[in-house]
Amino acid sequence: MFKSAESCDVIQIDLTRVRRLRALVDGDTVTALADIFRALGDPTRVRILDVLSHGELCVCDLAAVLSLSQSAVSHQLRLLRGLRLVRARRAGRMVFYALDDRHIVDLLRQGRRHVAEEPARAARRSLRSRSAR
Amino acid sequence: MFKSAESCDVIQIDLTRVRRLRALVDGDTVTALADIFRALGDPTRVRILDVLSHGELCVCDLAAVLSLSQSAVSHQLRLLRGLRLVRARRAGRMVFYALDDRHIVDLLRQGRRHVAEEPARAARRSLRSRSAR
DNA sequence: TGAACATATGAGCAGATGCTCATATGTTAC
DNA sequence: GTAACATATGAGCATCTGCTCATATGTTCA
Repeated sequence: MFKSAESCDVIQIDLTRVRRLRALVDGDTVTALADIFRALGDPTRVRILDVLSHGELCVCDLAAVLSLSQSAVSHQLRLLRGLRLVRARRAGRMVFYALDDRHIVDLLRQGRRHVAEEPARAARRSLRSRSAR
Repeated sequence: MFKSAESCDVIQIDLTRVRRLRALVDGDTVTALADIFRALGDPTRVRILDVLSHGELCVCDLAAVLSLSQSAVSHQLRLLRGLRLVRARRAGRMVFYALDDRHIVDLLRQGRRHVAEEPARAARRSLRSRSAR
């Protein structure tokens, strides 16, 4: 069986390699990874997490800081809570939210590094080659 | 002006703090950050990037490895190309894709660390407190 | 040139997402 | 108890997203 039933008629490059790579990524891990990144994949949530990285804040202040409705913030916080990225602490009628994941700050920092470096990369690229469209 | 026009009547905690935090996150940076993370926030793209982190591959093989249609892979690659996360190299009628961002692998690795640690965190949490619902 | 193949892309659709609005829940002070 | 306030949540809606299908583009080979 040198033919494959996949989208293309023939595995072009390396059937062995394809077989090996296929086993690479475990389904649950991928889902979990994508979930975490998707949580960071929204400007509102990035801002929430960024603000919380400077200390806990109640929902009301969070909404004020971000110029968002209380409801919008609350919905987002529920999502982040579900992913255990933030933690809630009740104090009277207020609820204070804080980061609940030391990795998140690192991820944001690393992402920020990438973003900061991006213009430089683009410049290098355009110097190197004119073939980019 | 101790009152605020925001969602809540009064800034509860610390008006100074709210003012300070408000200036924190620059709009463009947040958008760029969210864009990158959103790109990683989909299982298919995580798998694509993971596979490519082991070396370049043509679209056809990529589709075979991931059991996806050629079209689906191509669409996703276009998106990733737009974000400069992957780079295309033509070789005859085939096009080989490779990672074009050294940070991405780091981000994925860090995310993976987080995911791997998550069960342990959940266990600790449930030992510490019964108040979680 | 034309056939075969690899890839790219537009249209369209089903499901996900992020907000608003209304309202429910929980807490404090009276 | 009730009123006032902080937060949570369900419903609804407009937009986004990721796929499929059909087709266009680009390349090789005869």
